[in-house]
Amino acid sequence: MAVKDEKVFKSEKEFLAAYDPNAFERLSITTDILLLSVSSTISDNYRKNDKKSMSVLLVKRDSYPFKGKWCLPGGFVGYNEELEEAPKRILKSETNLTNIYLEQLYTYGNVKRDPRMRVISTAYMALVDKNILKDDLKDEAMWFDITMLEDDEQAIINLDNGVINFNVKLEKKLKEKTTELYDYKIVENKNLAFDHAKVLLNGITRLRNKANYTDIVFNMMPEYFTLGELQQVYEVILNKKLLDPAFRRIIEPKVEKTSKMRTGEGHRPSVLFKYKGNK
Amino acid sequence: MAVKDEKVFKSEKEFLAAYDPNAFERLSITTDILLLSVSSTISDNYRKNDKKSMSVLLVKRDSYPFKGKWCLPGGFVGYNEELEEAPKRILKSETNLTNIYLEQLYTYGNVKRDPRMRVISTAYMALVDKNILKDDLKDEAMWFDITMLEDDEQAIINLDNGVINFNVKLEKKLKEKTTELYDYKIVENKNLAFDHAKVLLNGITRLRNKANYTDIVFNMMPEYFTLGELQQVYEVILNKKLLDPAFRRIIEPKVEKTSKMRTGEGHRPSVLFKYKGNK
DNA sequence: CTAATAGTGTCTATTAGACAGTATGTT
DNA sequence: AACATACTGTCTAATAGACACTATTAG
Repeated sequence: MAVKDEKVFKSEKEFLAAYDPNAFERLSITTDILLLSVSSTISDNYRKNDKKSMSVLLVKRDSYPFKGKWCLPGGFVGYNEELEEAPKRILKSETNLTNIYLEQLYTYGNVKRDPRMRVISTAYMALVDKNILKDDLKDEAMWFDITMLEDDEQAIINLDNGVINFNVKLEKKLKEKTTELYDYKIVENKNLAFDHAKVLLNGITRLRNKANYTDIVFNMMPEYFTLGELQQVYEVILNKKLLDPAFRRIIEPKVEKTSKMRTGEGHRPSVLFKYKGNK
Repeated sequence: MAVKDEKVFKSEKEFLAAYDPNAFERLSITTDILLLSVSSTISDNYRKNDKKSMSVLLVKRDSYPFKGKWCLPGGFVGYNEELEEAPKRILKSETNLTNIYLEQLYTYGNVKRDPRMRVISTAYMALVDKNILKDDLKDEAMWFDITMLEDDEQAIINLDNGVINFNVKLEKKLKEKTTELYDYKIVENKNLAFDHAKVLLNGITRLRNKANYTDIVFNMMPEYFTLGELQQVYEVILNKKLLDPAFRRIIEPKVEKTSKMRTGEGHRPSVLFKYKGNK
């Protein structure tokens, strides 16, 4: 143990004074941030609405290991820094954003996940309405559009930033009695550093699931939005078409009609809504 | 950075050879295991079925800090140990069990959560059918029955091992834009060490949610069980009465009827079922 | 026979899915 | 007028909730 012959200490205070924190081999902890948003591609037809897609912020590594590859923004957690403060700090330095939705995703701890040394990383998922960013991204950070094809055996994630386009392929292995239902194995990945493909897959899955039973999606919306836009975001996240009347029935109690309208789109104007909150 | 003037390295291999893992201040990582099960209290009336309740395995601390208090089994993660192997190793040493359901719960990283030093802990939830344990618990480990009362503002967890009985009270604070819906603050806790009350609350909540949309509950069942027993376990986890016909309709595709019966209970015998698996 | 649980039939209420229709702006 | 989307009415299918009933054992 870290202190010899514990029983001689008469109080916790006395014990702590004698405690040697170097008695156990320590390791490094980092955090990675999966910042997701929804981006719009302006249609060439003035009448048509914009196409939406999910997007993720990736940073190009300028040093070893994985030099030249893309990765999630991240960094070391300070010895005196709250675990949750680290992703907030990194997000601020990378995007200049504060007070955005942040949720702990999963802690990745494979011994060999970082070739430098033993590193355990707690990944966070952050959601944002991309349009509040005024393009003040630092470094080599860029938004990539995400398309994910998934079946019972594998998932293929396509990432596209307008210049580079690449696929990441992960195989699903059914797990027995341990941890989650599936274990993912990265089988094809030329451009994503570390195990960040797994983080991406887990995050998208989490967001998709939570979209069904929470109001998480509103964190990716601007203050005012049309129900059509909101439906499009849900469709992109859930990766399926929704029926208008059903969607409006379900979403109606969560939103508040405003007197504002969106006009000038070459078709019937739509009412702008606000998020009302649960219940 | 950890290596001076990175750009001079011509390859990743060369870079790694020069990397100094002590350049960043390191910290300790531990794991805590929330081992949950369901226990039965034999009724004094021979006709009546046993009362069931959820239970958790706690260990009495025999050293500082929190000497004399109860805590979840746990320990340090080795430098060369896979993150998921640590809880498995500790579970085996504590209960002699292997191959039981294990799921990562959450990573707790408050700077002051351990008075000795900075420790980040990844908590795992493990589920087991208590009856396969032949009372070969190590140390001062004991099962405590759990009763949880929860409303919009607080949660009160009662823990009872037949000898000691105590309450833990947590207040809910609504979080804005950050992390999960609620943040919990332990406001009353005389007997549970560290922040383990939070782990307990998060784990019970996770199990309750997952009981509704996964087959997680079967990890707490023996190989053969009656539908009445299964329903009781669901009722204990969900903390509400279920209607027989509805329960049977929903559970029917997941279970397989056997030719075995349970008799001698002072009432109509019941058919024993097995878990069939999903779909 | 009685107490107690096992197990089923069926009605009703609620929710989800589908389709077709009407409404209203811009060019 | 034509296009494109906004928005609504209503039928139907699927699911969940409720209640009442029958079945079967040990003592």
